[in-house]
Amino acid sequence: MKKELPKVYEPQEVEGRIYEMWERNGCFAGHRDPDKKPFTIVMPPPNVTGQLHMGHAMDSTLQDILIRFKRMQGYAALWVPGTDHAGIATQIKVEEELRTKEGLTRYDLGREKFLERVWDWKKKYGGRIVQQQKKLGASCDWDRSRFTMDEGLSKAVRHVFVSLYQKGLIYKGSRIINWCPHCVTALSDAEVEYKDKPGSFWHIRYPIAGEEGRYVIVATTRPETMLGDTGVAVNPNDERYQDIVGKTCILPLVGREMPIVADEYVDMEFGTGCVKMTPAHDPNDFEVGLRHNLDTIRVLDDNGKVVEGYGRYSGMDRYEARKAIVADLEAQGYLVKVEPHQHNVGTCYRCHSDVEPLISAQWFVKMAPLAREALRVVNDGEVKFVPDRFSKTYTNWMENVHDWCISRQLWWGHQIPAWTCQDCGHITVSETDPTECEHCHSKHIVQEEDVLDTWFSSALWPFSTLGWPEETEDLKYFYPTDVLVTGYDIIFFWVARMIFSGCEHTGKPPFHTVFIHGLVRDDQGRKMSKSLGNGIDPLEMAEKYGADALRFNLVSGNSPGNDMRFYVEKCEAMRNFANKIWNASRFVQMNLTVEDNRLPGHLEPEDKWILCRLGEVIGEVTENMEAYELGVASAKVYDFIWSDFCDWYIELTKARLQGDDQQAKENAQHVLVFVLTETLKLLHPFMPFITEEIWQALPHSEGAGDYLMLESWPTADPAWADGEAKQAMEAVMDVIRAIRARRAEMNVPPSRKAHLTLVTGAKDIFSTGVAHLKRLAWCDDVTIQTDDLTDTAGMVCDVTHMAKAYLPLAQLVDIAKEKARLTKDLVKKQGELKGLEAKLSNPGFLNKAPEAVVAAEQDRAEKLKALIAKLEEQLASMG
RNA sequence: GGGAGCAUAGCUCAGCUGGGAGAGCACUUGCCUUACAAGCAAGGGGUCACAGGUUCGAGCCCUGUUGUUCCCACCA
Repeated sequence: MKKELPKVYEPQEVEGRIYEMWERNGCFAGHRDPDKKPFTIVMPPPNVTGQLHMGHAMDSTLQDILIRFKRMQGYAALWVPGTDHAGIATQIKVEEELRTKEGLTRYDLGREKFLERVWDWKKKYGGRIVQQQKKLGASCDWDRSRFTMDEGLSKAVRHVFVSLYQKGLIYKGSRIINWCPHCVTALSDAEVEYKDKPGSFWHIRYPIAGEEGRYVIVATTRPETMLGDTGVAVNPNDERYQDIVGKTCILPLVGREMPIVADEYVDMEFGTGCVKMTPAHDPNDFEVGLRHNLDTIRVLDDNGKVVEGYGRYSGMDRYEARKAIVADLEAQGYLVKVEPHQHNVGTCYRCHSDVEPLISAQWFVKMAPLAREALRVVNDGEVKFVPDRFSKTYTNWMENVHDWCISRQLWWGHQIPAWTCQDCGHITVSETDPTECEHCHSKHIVQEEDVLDTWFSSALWPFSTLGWPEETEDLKYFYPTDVLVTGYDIIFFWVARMIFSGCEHTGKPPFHTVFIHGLVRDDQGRKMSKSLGNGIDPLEMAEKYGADALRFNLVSGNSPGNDMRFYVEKCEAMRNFANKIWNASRFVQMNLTVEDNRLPGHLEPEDKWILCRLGEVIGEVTENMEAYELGVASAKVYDFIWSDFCDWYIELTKARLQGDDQQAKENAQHVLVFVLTETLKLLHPFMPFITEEIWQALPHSEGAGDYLMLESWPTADPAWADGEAKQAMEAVMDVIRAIRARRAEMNVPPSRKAHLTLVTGAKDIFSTGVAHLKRLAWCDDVTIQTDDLTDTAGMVCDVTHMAKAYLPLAQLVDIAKEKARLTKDLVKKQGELKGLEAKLSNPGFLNKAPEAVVAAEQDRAEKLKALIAKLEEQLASMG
């Protein structure tokens, strides 16, 4: 006998030890194996300075379940971990620390010194999230851990940049972009979140030039931008304004004379039908401005303050300026009215400041040519989304995608590999740092200050982590990867960009399946967030209830693509489940004298039943796992373990285990160990620690390895699929249940044995079932009578027969209660029969329903009739 | 404005290709029955949002309505 399992399962004691054992023995390594098929997942890299939150925990759990499942199925499974440099997020963090601890800004330090600080920070905290992932049992190949700013990955970034530039797919241009005045950088469209905010709608008079007393009224939600107005637009079909098109008007407060133009863009119905044009600070106005040659005058600087040259407004913050301008307009009689107005405002996805659209020179990726292939692979099914509806989200976005602004005015990130010649102005783009201008050979070249969008490097993650652009063996073997697991919130940021990048640079989509999950919310359905303080720390949960319980909670609540609510109580329930398995295993182990787990030659009905169920569960769970229905799969394993194995099978074996027949004893042990072992395998992807710990203490069959996590996924033996045995056993269980119910109803405690006369045709079955009846239904003196009413197979034992069987019990209680119950039962059954007969006399049903269904229903009707007759007879006999 | 999801027990949600309404938690009752009180047994509780339709048969398929959540676009 192997070592004894302690009485209560203590995850804290087990998990670290088990993980260390796996890691030390190289269980996580993804080896190239020509005899195996690869199965690869690349982990969405979390922020290097981040802390593991519940979203990560779910993401990582789902991936770990998949990878452990595939590993056991015999794939060469590789899960590549890593971290992301997370440009803005990380830089902000370090800047904050710098400010609070030393009162310095990054400018005080200068670029080089500041970057040193960030690298220090990375060194200090970069391993934190990795340690946290390990605590949850993540079976990543840690030796292949990558960081988006590693040398190799940076090389890939440069390679891609140069390649796209040479293909003309990257360009630099002055465009209207989204600017975050707080983060002081450009943002891509995807990085802007729109939120409804209450605001005002100001109606302002703009005098028409040269026509004293005449004016147009424009309506705006952003009066401060009027400083940059260079025109007024009306709809060409708007009869109200026909005569003023082509004239000019005077910009109040500034005095600028500017044209009134006609453009289809203007909605006649909205506001006054008259729109002020601020091409430098509004994307639509910018477009109109282009069509009508309006000037673009930028009036807000990078920090969102009014630029020089606007008197007292200069230097004011945009909100201050708004107040001042409105006040002045009102004082000077230009303000007509103010209306409250709900307004959809773009905000920065990092700091949630209002985004300021402005014109700026930035680098862009031309999306149209890249989108074509990215759309095709999804439309042709080369890349599938789970659930499928997200492919629509994806294609919608991809069809309407704008060019991607990739430059960021940050220091932390991949500096753009472009050098501008101070002499001739030519831009040299190169993978290696050039020493001179490629055009005029001048040495006076200066590299772009800006860095690339973080997502630019993340987009290459599935292949850059495998060594690309080198043609490595890993790349050849593991790429394209298989499944990408991520939340729906980063489909645009990341998934879409990986797909077009993979297609463009490797000629293949980077994975064939995108498995989308939802957000983990709090128990009230709110997003977990720092500001609300409603976040639940996954590590705390893992510490308290065990990583297995946390994982099981996260997966059992997961239905693909849908958010889930996190309940601490559910962790508790899952902890209880872990303990249940633990104790079931203890039971098996403490009754164990055999040292292998082969199935015995002779099987009792209950053995056949549990094997039949095991086979079913193996089949269903495998199917569910392959269809990414992990929540369903986990529920089936849970039910099997608790309801079938523990509640019934273990109880059913006790008669043999505690009996005198040595052979029967050993047989029961064999089946117990066998079923438990197979079940542990099914459960392992979900609860890796406890299953491994138990497995280690059990005897193994020949050919078993050293670790459960490397064992083969179970397969069902067709011989187990004994439907007859299963049905028979279920009949026995039904009888036991029925007797228990009767006893409970009559308040007969288990300590009081009952006399039972069982009337059934299933004599052969019940001769084996008698021991169970005695044990599980606390009945002594079980007498079996045959009764012609039951069918020949004798598989189904109607509860009516039990009623007769309980007569000795019934005498213990008040007869009226018994009668009431029987009457209730009778009425119910009669109703059921009526409905059934209607169905059976329905010609449509008889003609069209499958024969088996009809037969089953007829069978049911017959049984019901017999049952009703019995009930009636009993009621009559009771007077 | 466009698109998507959701509506099933008191709560949170399963219910996969249409064929006798489920789980966990909560609740009631009885049990420390030699694996487990983090447990066992029994039980109460549901017009499957509403209205039509298809079908022999609908929680499931179709149409519409209502409520709700989310994504995208956006009228200054």
